[in-house]
Amino acid sequence: MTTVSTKSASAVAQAESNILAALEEHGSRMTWPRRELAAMLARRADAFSAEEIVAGLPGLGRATIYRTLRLLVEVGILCKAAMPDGSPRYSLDDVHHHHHLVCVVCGRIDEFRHPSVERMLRAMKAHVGSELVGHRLELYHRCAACRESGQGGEDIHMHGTHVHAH
Amino acid sequence: MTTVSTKSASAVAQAESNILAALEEHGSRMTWPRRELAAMLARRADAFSAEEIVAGLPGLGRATIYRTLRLLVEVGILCKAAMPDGSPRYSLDDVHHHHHLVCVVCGRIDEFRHPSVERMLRAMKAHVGSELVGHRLELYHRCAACRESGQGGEDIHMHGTHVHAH
DNA sequence: GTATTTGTTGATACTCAGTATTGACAAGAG
DNA sequence: CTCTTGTCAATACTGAGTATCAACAAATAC
Repeated sequence: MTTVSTKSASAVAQAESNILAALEEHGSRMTWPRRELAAMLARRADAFSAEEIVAGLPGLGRATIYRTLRLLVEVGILCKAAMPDGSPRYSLDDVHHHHHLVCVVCGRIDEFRHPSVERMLRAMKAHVGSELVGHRLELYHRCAACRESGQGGEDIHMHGTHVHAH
Repeated sequence: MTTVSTKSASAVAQAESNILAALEEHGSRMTWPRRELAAMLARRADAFSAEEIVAGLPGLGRATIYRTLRLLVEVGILCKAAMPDGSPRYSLDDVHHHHHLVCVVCGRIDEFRHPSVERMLRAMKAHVGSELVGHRLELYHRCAACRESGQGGEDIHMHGTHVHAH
């Protein structure tokens, strides 16, 4: 999996300062490891696993990277989705409150919002007696690029966690 | 976490033979470890982790248990849901094609079907250009029992994976 | 400018949730 | 009864984290 970023230099700079701003706003200290990580994440256009980042920043400790990723998720600048087998993927968060459209071939994660989801959640809220404290929704598909290149005619890794394919 | 099963003896026997029948139907061999595992699972009324089963059946190898759990998921007699932090929980599958209502306090998993979900999926299918190959939906709540006993006023482990709490 | 406090770091070791490998073994078909 | 092939247990490995803790460094207080 080559790291081909399709981001323009300005988009990268923008993303980086967004991350740093979010940390600052949260009251976190600005340290060298965090700046490194911010720069790294800003450069990536795609979704990634924590271990990819660990491997890509050998100067930083594992714990620091996991801690900081969690922090960024809490702060709302990063989001974490699950692949069909349950393994997590991180991606920079553009829109807040959204759901995930995950390509099972290339792992690309798109965010979306759609009224039908909110409608469904309202209906379920009424249906279950108890208070809902959260939800998780992921839709799995083969993205346009992967469909075109004809890859993954079969499901790649649709075994594992509860996923309905119909 | 004490293993208090609220299942009647007949329900246990029923569940056990369901599991064995599903394996047989699938063309799997009937072995002592599988019978042991089936008996174990049938006894449980609640959701469980794979490691709980490993610990509860010291006579069986880890690999065997993981293999057999996966087999049972494939066969459709067992299902696997994710807790808010992403850790998997298994539970016996009663209704086919359903979604999960997970209690964040006690871990209880209920299955449900609701037309609003199907409606939402149809809408999303139309919305995204590409073919949907699967989905994952989990709703997190505090179940009636946990609300009554007043436990978990705060979210217990809502950190981690992408969960919207609002 | 220095002292202090408190957040942060990185090393190490650990847990949990699996998968890969492999030689031994046993279920069930013939 | 034999043979094939599915299944087993042991072992070792990966990925995804968390726990601990001494060393350190940012922001602040003086």
